[in-house]
Amino acid sequence: MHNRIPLKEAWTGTADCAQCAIRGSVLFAGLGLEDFARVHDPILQIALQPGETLYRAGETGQRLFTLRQGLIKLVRYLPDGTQRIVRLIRSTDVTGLEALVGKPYEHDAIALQPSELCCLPADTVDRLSRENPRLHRELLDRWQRALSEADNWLTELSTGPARQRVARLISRLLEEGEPPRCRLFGREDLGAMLGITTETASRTIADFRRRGILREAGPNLFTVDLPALQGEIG
Amino acid sequence: MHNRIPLKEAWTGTADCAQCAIRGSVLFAGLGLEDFARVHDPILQIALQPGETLYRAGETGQRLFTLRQGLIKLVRYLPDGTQRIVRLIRSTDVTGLEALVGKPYEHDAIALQPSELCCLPADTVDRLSRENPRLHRELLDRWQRALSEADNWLTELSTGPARQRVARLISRLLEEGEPPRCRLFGREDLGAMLGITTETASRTIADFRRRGILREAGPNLFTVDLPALQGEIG
DNA sequence: CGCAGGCGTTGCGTTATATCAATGCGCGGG
DNA sequence: CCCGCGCATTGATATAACGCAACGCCTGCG
Repeated sequence: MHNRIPLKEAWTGTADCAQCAIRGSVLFAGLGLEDFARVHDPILQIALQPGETLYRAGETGQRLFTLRQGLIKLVRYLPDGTQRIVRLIRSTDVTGLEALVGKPYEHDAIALQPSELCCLPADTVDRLSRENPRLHRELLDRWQRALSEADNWLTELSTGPARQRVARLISRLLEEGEPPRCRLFGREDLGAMLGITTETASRTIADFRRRGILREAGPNLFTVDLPALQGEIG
Repeated sequence: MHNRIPLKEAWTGTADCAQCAIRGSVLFAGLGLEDFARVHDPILQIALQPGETLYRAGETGQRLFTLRQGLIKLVRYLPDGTQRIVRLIRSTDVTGLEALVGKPYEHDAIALQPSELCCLPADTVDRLSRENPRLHRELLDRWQRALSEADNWLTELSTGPARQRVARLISRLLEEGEPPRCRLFGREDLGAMLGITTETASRTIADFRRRGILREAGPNLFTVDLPALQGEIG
């Protein structure tokens, strides 16, 4: 289903950062043209289909990634094999920061929606960040944001009854517009995000639909009754 | 109880970092004597008793902190007032990194045990990190560690039945030695860490004691039957 | 066209947890 | 010394979530 969405251009190759449409909001926002001139290695671009893996936990990658388009899940595994989704990477987010300090990746990174990424060599970013204070600052800021996001995830999505957790997740995935909409994903992933079972996730969504809080507008695409949703949270 | 433990020296005042006993493991590990010479503002030291607050969420502090001794909880609040402990700060950990990027603190930071901290002005750390690559690297490393710790917290302590969560928490609080011991805290805090109610926390601990996994050796101090504890985890 | 596999849904019995309430213990203050 | 308060514990009951299994729908493939 998802992978029917056509990509506007060939999406694997090298990028021209200076022309990047979202340059203003990404990690390299603080770089000037003269900085880009010093990036000798071309910036690789990657396209992923849902279910495809960007990197795996334990790999010592030498790259970090900026997500231009799509949605990526970061998955962590317990010794007993159960898995937990600990964060979502959304457009303009950075993932794989571990590579900057030479540590192996901490999660499996897997696409939930068709995704486009820029692939930044860690040593290049490291070098640029030494020379360019704005990039350096931007890096710290990104790290802080990831940490803050992790804490939010814990407090909002792993606390309280299933109904509340699902409602909060939907609220965080809302796309602006009239009516407001929300793109969900497989019930198993829902469960892994919220620390509940697949069945409970399914039951809760089904219940929201029966009560009119959600109305199906496509495969895993729902329109949302905002006031009713809010009622489930508070 | 806790606050009867006598401090060996007056513990509020200024520090001599060059003489610091744990200097090798803290943020400033990479600094040389010549760097310390350039720290003009004296490094303040702080002592906290259990229950005392280091900083509050929303405050825009200009300090970060290194914990020398003790235990600090980081608490985050939901709109509805329920609270969740999202991380523990232990000896040699840094907290308040938000101050480095000019953001307000994200949590309430409250002592669980008698604690001693060093108080580092954000602008000093910022300046030093520009001049000293090792400190700069150490900072990134700390940030990464905090993030990794947050993810562990989510996967280990917010997943699975209460019995498992409690067991995993104990296992993470273990002090080496024979027999291995573990210092716990109020049941309410236990619940807030694990996303369970005070009563469930109490029942679980009481159950572990009846079954000999824990044996009380003092106020909230327990000796631990390691193999049995492992059995509870999985 | 039929069939198998993946996924969402639903029913049902079991178990875990929340909730409300009562009790007991230890400590500090009057 | 007694009282009151905070905290842990425990009981009883309600509610929620789990775990297992069945079913249906859709899709892709032979």
